[in-house]
Amino acid sequence: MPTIKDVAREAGVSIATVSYVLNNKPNSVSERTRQQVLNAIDRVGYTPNITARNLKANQTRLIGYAWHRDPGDRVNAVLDRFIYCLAQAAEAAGYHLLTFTHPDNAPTPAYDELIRAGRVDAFVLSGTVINDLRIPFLLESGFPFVSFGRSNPEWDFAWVDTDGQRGVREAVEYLVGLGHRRIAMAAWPEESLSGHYRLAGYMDAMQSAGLDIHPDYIQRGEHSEPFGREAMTRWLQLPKNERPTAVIAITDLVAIGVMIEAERHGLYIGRDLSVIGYDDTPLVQYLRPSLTTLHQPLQEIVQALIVLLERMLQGDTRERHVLIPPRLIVRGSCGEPP
Amino acid sequence: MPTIKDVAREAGVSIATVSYVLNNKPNSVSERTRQQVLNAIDRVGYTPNITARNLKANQTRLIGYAWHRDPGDRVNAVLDRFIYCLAQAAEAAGYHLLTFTHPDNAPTPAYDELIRAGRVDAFVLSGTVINDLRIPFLLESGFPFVSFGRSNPEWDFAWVDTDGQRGVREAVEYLVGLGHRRIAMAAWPEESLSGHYRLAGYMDAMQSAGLDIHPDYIQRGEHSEPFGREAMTRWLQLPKNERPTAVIAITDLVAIGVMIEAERHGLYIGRDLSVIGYDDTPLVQYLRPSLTTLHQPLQEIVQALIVLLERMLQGDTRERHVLIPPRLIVRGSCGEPP
DNA sequence: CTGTTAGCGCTTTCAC
DNA sequence: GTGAAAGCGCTAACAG
Repeated sequence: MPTIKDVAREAGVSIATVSYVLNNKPNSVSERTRQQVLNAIDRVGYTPNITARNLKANQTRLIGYAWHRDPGDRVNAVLDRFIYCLAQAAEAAGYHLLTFTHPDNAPTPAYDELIRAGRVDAFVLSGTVINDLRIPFLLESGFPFVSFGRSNPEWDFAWVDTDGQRGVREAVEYLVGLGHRRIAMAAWPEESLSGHYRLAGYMDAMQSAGLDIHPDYIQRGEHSEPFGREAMTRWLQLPKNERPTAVIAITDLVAIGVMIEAERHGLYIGRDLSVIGYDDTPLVQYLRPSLTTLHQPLQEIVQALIVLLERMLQGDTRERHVLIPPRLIVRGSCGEPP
Repeated sequence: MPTIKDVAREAGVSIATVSYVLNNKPNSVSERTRQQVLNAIDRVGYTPNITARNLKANQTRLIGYAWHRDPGDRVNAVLDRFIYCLAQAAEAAGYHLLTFTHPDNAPTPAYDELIRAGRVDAFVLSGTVINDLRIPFLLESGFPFVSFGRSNPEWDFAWVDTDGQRGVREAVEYLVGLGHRRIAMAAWPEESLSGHYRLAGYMDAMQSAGLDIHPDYIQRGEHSEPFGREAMTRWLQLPKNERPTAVIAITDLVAIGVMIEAERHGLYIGRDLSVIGYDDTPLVQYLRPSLTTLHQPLQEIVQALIVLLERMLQGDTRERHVLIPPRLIVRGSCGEPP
């Protein structure tokens, strides 16, 4: 690989001049020389070595991102799409993603090592939970990071999140608008943060609409298809005039379980039972009926993350929280109540 | 961040000595000094700066990996798991993954830029196709890379692949062993390479078993659930005594389509129709009946890739092709023919 | 405008 | 055994 010296020799100038041209230093080099240098660069096929630049600038233009794998083989279509979008947005801003892994129970050492070695300039977190070990660690280390997802409210850090509360509220309002009054929700366990917000949106909307929340209407379980089936099983055990006519599922996968179980009992989705999912997972538009769901605008989310990150790296410490509302994608799985 | 100078000062030695200790240079520093240095490192909390090391060594310990997104929202569960395994294996070997993206129609500029800037030491390719533009480009540039997946036979490059031919052959043999004689395959379009190998395995095994291949038994389409349904629709149009009693699908997603369509027509999977998928996609074990499928041992694959890569970076140019047989995971979707 | 030079943090040759 | 010093490729302060 040619270096700046080769270019300098080729152009008959000093390496400093080449550097000036490369970095577009204003009024520091004559147009004539500039052209000579540019030509030389072209001739020798030169691209500045990024490692040398980084050493000088004390940066890496690398953003660390730790894979967040769900335990077992549970799918996490959102994060898989998230990281792809993130990679694109990072590149547009002149960064690259450095991905790494860590044991589930001890994430911090991996972060620590990357920081100490100067491997990355910042981190992007995802899959944050309540009492996430990484956050106090990073806050204490003073190392820049932004997070896709909130955590403990007492921790002051930069995050972007989808406004699950608002999303679910709008979903319920949509169902109410269709005439539903008995609306149930398949929710996450209490300790889940996103689960908490989404459920709060459900409560809000039900209350505002003056609707009863039957104690059995809220079922809790994990991000899996069997949980959806279980929840539906419960609801099917209610007396017919108490049974929900519509269901909000905490994720599409759970919605699928709900639909399967309902269909197994002869209910026709979209007519006898309306179902709304969450995530707009790939393929759910191919279900029959296709699934109405809440779409997380990942492009906007990663955009916001990168903006926060760039600000942070420049020491700008303005408003650091961004809530982005999900979009309700209306498809065929909802209709008027029977 | 403390530097080697801080350590040297703290330990009362020269930076050279610190470096010797760091790099375990044998018989170049007395045990006593060694301990002093080690203590000093500990006290100041020093970790060598990786950018400086890299500049000196003219390397990055970074491996470039380009996201391979399927067009549209088609799922590619295998590659999503592949990259995670790859990240782990790379780390175990002292590398990190640098991920990047590129437009579908023009991949090479992104590769070129990373090479020229000295951003990475090597690439790992995946999702290779026939006439893959990246391969001649990288071969010509002389830059190290290994590939998960084969391409044009006339190109001599290092690859690891699953032996789809052998996998499907064994799947057919398994079905034959159960007593099936009318076995169909939902295959990929002719231009697909992996598709070609898998289909070849089907042909091999059918021939060896002396079984007829009804012209309609081979249906071709893409990696999607609708294609599976279409294929099954065709087979259901055959006279009953010509209809396949077993189906091999090119991917699990296609297998799902086959199963859905068959069930829609009152067939009971595992009894009236046996189905085998490919990939062991997350969740297919939860289908009812659970799906018999060919599992790609990703751990072994990435292991082999990293070994090839390390060899290559050391200039070792031994055997560079590894074929790894998939494993047939027997579940509930197959039974004796009706 | 252009060139000389110091220095980013590290490794390694060469003296002692 | 240990240290001085050169140098990896680049940027930028400073001198001219």
